[in-house]
Amino acid sequence: MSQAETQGPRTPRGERTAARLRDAARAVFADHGYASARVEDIVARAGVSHGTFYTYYDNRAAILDDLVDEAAERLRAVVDQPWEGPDVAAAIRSVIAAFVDTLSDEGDVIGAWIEASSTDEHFRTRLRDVRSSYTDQVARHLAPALAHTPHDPVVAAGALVAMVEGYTTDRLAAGGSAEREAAVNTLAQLWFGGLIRLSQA
Amino acid sequence: MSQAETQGPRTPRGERTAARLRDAARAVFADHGYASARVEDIVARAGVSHGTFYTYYDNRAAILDDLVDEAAERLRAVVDQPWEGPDVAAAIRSVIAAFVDTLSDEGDVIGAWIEASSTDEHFRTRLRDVRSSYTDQVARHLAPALAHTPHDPVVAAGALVAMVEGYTTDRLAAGGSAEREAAVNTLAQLWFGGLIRLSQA
Amino acid sequence: MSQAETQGPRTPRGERTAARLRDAARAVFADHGYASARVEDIVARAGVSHGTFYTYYDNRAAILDDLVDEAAERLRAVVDQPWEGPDVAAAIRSVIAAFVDTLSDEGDVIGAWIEASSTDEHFRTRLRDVRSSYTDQVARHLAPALAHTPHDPVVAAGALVAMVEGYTTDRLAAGGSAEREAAVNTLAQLWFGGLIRLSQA
Amino acid sequence: MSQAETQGPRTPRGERTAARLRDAARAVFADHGYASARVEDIVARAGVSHGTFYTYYDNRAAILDDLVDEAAERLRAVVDQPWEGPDVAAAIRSVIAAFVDTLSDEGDVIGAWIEASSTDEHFRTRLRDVRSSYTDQVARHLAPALAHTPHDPVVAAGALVAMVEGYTTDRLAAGGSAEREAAVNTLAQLWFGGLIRLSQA
DNA sequence: CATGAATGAGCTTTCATTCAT
DNA sequence: AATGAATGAAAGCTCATTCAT
Repeated sequence: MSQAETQGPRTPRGERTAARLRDAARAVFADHGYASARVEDIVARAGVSHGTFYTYYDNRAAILDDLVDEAAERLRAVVDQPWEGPDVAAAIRSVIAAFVDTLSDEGDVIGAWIEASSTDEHFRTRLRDVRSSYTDQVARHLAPALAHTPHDPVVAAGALVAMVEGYTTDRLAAGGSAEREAAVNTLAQLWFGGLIRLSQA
Repeated sequence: MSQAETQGPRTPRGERTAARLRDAARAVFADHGYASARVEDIVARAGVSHGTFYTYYDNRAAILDDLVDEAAERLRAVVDQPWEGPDVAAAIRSVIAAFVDTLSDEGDVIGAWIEASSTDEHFRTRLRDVRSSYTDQVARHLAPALAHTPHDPVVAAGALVAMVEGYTTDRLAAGGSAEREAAVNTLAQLWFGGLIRLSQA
Repeated sequence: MSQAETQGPRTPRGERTAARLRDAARAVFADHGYASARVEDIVARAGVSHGTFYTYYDNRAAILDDLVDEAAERLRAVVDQPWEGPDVAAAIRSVIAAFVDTLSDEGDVIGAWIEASSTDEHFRTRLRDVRSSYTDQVARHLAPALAHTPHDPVVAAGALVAMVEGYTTDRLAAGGSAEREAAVNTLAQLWFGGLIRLSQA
Repeated sequence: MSQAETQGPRTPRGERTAARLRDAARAVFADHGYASARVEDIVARAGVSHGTFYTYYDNRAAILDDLVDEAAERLRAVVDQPWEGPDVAAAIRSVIAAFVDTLSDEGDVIGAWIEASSTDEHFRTRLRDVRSSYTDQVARHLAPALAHTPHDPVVAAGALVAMVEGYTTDRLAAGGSAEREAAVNTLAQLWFGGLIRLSQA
């Protein structure tokens, strides 16, 4: 999708410019969303000319794609971290906390990504892929406990992940760290309590 | 936002045309999302001319607004239905089932609505209002059980609602009724189990 | 090539506008050539807005294509007219005169066409097709006389046609009808004399 | 038009770079024509950077101008060669052969030149000048034979030159040397036969 | 009511050319 | 000499909206 003819930057100066463009794009997507973000907004914010944008990116989608790379990488890292430990509840809480933090950090990019996915097949596919990759990972952790129940680990994992994702993205948008602390606790307890219930049925 | 100058249809024939436009808009939003939906796509699908659209709606946002009215009404109705009863688990399950059904039915409109909300203040406000209206309703039901715990009923309600909403919208998109049955069961158990846990801490 | 999504005009008014655009395009191509002709030049000359152009044509190539249709049709008609008659020299002269007239009339379009063919495969193909279609027709008339000579009728036809085409297009550009009269006479004699010579070798 | 400020290359290395650019330009003009040839295409093919182009040429037109210098020089040389001799037919054939060869060799440049002439006054003038220079030269050779006929030597020369030019440029494009041999013979006979005819009328 | 032609602002993208290194 | 980053002036094209019929 991204660089068709466009070459990446070849000098440190170029790399700096590209980074400025990415930062600007992130800010613009946060302000206007993806669909309404104009290349002109991005270059104005980055303080470069219109043409410079196209030196580094083929179009608006290409720069979002670069930002999505980074967000996807961070999300994957969260779920790949170790879960096990003597205290299962503490482990769950720790993963949820990391997930909430990453979703908050990358919230602007993820919002643009989701928005783009409703129009652009490429982003739709990437979203589906990333989501199922971490949902599947969670499902693998859940599987043993749900082995003898009617509950599908993939459904359970999807629901629990959706809870954290949805709460963070849509409800937690603006809020201090105290609020975040409390939310993580509640989410962790809901997750844990839900799992206990599932494993008993 | 909607009908500013444009008068609603005055004749049965007019009402039929307006309905055809709404149906077409719903289908087009489903296919392309809101941002990429062109008025031309809608009129082509409705089989009317370009100008006719503006006989009934002031602009593209106005027709989405009409569709959103309907979806919001149905969502509100779901949470307004009675929760109490001898069997709390069954009551929860029933509300979740109704919520899942409505979200599925109105998925296309809700998707467009969410998309529009990232750009358009009006839809952002409506989304926040509707969401907090049913989240608050749920929170009121949860409050007694959480009275002596550190958990905020609004946070808990937000998380549980996000779970159902996110799972239905993003994961359940395509699937048969068997899948839906199972999902509703799992969601209900997670919800119930989570609440038990919260009320104990 | 032409209308992809663009619908043709559906009303007399629309047809008039499309015709105005074609006339304007013809004039603009004459002034600036094809490569430098801007859609803006065309619409300014036609007295319509920018958007109107795209109501009728997908792009600059599409309107040239329409003009080429007409020119190609006229050229084909010239060579399809009867050649035989009691006086061969008079018949040749008559065809050459018609060819010169048509090439002069359509000179602007043909110039744009040739120019476009150096860049655009579509116009290159059309040019080759039209040229070989009338060269082949001429070759068929020449064949009997060259049957027992080493000369290929297609080569001879190509050369004679090139003479008329090249002389008219590149040399006769500006000139009165007296000049044209004399030129046609000279061309006809060259053609006739050349053929006599070929048929003897 | 060409080197306004830009100084020509001063070192052997510079000369090699300029030559590489000219070769690349010739190839790019052959592939895309003049209007669509981008400086970037040329430098990419020459294996130098974008900026280097402007070390040697002021702009895109300047490099074509250099190539045109060479082609014009060669064309002039063809018609300046001696025509007279005991065998007029053989002399004509020899000049035509040389003309065909040169036009074939320089076909790509001439194509770009003609294309540029439809937009750029400078190239239009050069084309007219070169063409009339060799047409006039041919006309001088024809004049004695046409002295007492109604035929204008300039018209006759223009037609005969157009025949060779047009046939070579547009029809002979791709073809082996056998084909070229035959074509030259036919062209020479047409030319010769045409002249005999003219001188008799 | 309905039609479809017309408008024009808005945004994207390209590319010749300049300039700092 | 050479490099490649940066510029910015063009165009091209789209599409919501208005208007004459």
